[in-house]
Amino acid sequence: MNTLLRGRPLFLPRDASALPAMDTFNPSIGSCDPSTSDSGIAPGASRTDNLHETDNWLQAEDVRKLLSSSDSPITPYRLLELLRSIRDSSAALHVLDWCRRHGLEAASASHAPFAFQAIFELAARENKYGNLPRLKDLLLRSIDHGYILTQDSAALLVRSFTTGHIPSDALLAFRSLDPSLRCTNLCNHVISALLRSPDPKHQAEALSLTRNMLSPGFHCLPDTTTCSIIFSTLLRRNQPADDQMLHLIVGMAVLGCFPTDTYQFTKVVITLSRAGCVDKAWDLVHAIKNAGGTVHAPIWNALLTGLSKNRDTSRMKLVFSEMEASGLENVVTYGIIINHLAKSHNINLALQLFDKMTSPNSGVIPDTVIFNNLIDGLCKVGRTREGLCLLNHMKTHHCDPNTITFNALIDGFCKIGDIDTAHELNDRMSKEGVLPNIITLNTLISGMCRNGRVSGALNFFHEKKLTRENAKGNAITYCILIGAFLHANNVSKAMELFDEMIEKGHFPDSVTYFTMISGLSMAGRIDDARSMASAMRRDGFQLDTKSYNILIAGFGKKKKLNEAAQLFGEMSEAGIKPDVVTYNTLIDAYCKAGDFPMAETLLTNMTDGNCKPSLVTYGTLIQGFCKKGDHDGAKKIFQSMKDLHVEPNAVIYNILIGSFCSGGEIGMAISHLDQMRKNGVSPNVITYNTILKGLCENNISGKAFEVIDQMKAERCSPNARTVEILTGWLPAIGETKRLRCFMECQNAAFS
DNA sequence: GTAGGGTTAG
Repeated sequence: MNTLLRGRPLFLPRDASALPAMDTFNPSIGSCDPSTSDSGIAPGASRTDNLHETDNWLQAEDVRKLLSSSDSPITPYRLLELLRSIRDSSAALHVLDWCRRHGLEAASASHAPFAFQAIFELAARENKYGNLPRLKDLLLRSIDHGYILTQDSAALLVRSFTTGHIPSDALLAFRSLDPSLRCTNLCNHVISALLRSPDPKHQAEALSLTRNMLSPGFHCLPDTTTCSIIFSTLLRRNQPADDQMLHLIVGMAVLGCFPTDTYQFTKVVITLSRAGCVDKAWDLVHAIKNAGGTVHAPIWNALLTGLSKNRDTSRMKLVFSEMEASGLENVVTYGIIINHLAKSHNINLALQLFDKMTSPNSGVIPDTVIFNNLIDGLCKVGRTREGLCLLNHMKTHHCDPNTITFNALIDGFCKIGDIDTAHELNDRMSKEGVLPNIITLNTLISGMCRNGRVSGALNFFHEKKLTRENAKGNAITYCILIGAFLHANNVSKAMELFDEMIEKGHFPDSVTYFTMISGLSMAGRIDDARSMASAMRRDGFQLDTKSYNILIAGFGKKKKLNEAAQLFGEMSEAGIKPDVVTYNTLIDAYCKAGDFPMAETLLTNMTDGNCKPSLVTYGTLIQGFCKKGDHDGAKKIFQSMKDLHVEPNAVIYNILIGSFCSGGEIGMAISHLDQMRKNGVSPNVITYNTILKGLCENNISGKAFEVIDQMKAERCSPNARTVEILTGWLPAIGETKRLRCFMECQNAAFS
């Protein structure tokens, strides 16, 4: 219910406070207390209804007669009542003008606002939603006369203009009211109307008004409605990360006004997180908590989901501690964190959390989802047997495995190449009354394909298709098989399956098209690939930048530069912007083909196309020049990096060092090793391998021993290549002991 | 919460 102005006294001129005892023109005068008015915004309504029912309307002429013949002075209230009893607002306005002309005290500038209120009321009732043009006209007249609106007039006008979706007029009415007479509810109405307007000026006005409510000493304090208006506005937005609004919400919280609708608050946190603004969601939740507001579990859980998407494990830990401190953590909380840890290869931490959750004093009971996440996490890191143990453990926790549980395990066993166990699980699920679904089928087929059992997979599919009604396969089933046959270079079988797929009514999607195009391209079937690409476009799909990059890289590796260039041209035709990877891939291909002018042209193009060259770009070019033996060309690029203040990384130094080593310039190689250290770039295992190989080839053992010591001192772990270089060199120069010492240190480093 | 394609320098 609209509680605007509820319980507030009418704004009466002082001398009108003594009401006439009798009013012959208005039988309902006794019920004029505005606090009994239902609408709360338009007192006087019931009275006029009454008049209307009894058809007791007066003509303007009658009123004029009554006024001129009255013995007693006309009080402002009496004038208001008389004007109210005229059906038509313009007739009432004429009467008021007449009163002014005749010097009636009740129509003087100080009392006229009260009479005007009656006329506003009449205009507001002139049709279903109020005669808005008339109300606007009356408001302008009132302003012209220099009248101050009564509180009730302002409330009525604001209500009429907001329901009529004219926020600018609602604002005009609001501004015409003396600031000391404004109240929270009226502010809320205006703010809400302005925020619904698409006009940015209205939005700014609303925010400024809300800010006013927060300023010290302002008598209209924000309430939960104000708070709710800002929240729902944020939710209506496509882009919810409005700093000004979030700031206002925090400001309200500081004044002790908190969001009361948990659902709405949760929704804002979710929307902010999805828009990539988890930091803002974090700040909002914490500001409200710190101001003393209650933050319920769903809000924290929404924040946890956002943090998980951002892979922010450390802040997830903080949220969990905060929730624990208030005893708010529930099974969803555990579910989000366990899922996050399991997916980010922290399965041990996930298991620890599971232990905590299932400890006697936890009070939270695991459900099937928790088990599924843990089992999937274990399977994804190859600990499939442990996953199976967990399945057998579910019963003790009164949880039943479902299709997802079995699918995760079947996938796990497929990934470790144990197809037989995967099939056993498939049989077991039927026995335990858990229905296999299309994902179970596809997982098994994919597993068989990956393990080289492509025709077995196809047979399995055909067999299941016949025996099980729900195993007809879908686009993904076909896509898996098509990809497998293409991978096995059986293009005709892949094409056959593609046709069968369409014949069975499964339409290819973007992944299937990509699989076909990529497979056909790599098999050298360029024309087939091209017609597949046209079919794809016809169906409304487009290759994205990543897909183009993959195809271009494939052609590059096959030294088919024309095809790669053609795809690059196709991208711009299709309006797909090449990214840094596209350029790097092409530059690499042209460098490897020895076409340096083209590589440098591409470097220019990318800068012109607003694509900033990356370290990979410079590395590719430097590597290209080095391979060609063009050290000047390499130096030129290296210098241009420095000119652009792009700091070289270890890979760039490694390329240069490697090039100097193979050119026999071991001194230059060593000096670049020193230079990289000086520039704060740590040498890595590849740097050391490169230097050691160079020193070995030039038989400079003294320096090599020094380098080995540096490597140890910097705690740089050697790899198989290091061992290969040193075992092929040190024993031959009588340094077996040094090699043994190095190997022992290496083993110690791994333990 | 589960299935298909997966790009760039040493």
